[in-house]
Amino acid sequence: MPPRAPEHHHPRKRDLDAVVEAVLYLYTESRRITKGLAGRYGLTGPQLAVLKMLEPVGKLSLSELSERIRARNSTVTGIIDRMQREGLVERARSESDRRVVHIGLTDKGRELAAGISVEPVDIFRRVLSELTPRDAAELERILTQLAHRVTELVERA
Amino acid sequence: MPPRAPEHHHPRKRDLDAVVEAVLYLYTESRRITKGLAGRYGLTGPQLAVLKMLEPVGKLSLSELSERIRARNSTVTGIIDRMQREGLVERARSESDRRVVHIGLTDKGRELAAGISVEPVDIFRRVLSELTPRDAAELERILTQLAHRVTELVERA
DNA sequence: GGCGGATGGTTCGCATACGAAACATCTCTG
DNA sequence: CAGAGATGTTTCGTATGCGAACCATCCGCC
Repeated sequence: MPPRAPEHHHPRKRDLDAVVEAVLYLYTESRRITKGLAGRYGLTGPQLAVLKMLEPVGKLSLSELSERIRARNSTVTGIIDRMQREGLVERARSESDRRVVHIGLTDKGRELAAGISVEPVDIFRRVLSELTPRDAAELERILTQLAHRVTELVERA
Repeated sequence: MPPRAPEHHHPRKRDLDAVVEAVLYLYTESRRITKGLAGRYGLTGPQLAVLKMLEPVGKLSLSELSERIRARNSTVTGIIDRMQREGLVERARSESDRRVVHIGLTDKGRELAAGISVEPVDIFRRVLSELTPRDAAELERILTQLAHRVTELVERA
């Protein structure tokens, strides 16, 4: 018989709900804020994310982009379509691997990116930076632990 | 000259990024899991959320629903349209306020809901419940603090 | 060299998701 | 009680976001 999970006092349901609430709130609010910021430049949230992601490195393959913004290729194809339509990015087939498409900023895209000072998750990060180092470390430790545990459960299933 | 913000030791950027990473990961993963569970019953994530939200209370106005699932009325209208098409819910004008639409479960919807044992955020909650009470309390305290701070910043702007 | 499977992108159909505008109804104020 | 503004819902247009199917290309292996 497999050993049972160690028995310990479970935290109260109220605490758990508060945590779920807070994560949901932080996530949706940060998305809302990013969207608002992007809107001032005629962009959407994901488009701003792509722009700022390309700015330092010049170009990325579509797959690299979708991995970084946590979306599927089929989603990113559409986002790039619209940004290309606006003349912000351009597509170029890779020479070494003809399947790969490199996405790069146009001059217009580079200019626009340079004019926007804030990163997409900036407000989120700003608030986090106001925590004491001890709290930040605690938060990091506990959340990372949670993430690992979720991964375990997912992979088992 | 306005007073400067109080100086304190900022947590390292690496910690912050890890926290942002973890929150994003937890959120997207919990959504993915919910979606998978819902799919086994021919539902989508939000539809399962609505079903389970209506189950204990019987009926809610469309606005109450959209507040609880953190979406706009125009979004929820569509979700309810599709659930109504499937015969899971029904609309009824309120007698006391003719503007209000009450959304209630049909027999079919109630049966389906009863057959699904897990709440939408259940996996999330399950992993949280494995934390020590101390860690859970810490997490709750820090995240709640973050949420309040975000609210402050948002309301000022 | 060639074939079978893996990988990178696109297309398609559908379900969110949002804001703006339209519409009905309610409520407050005078 | 009439008009003005607020509130609840829907409609519309557009942008994600996903999985499945598809095509082109690459890679491993015989």
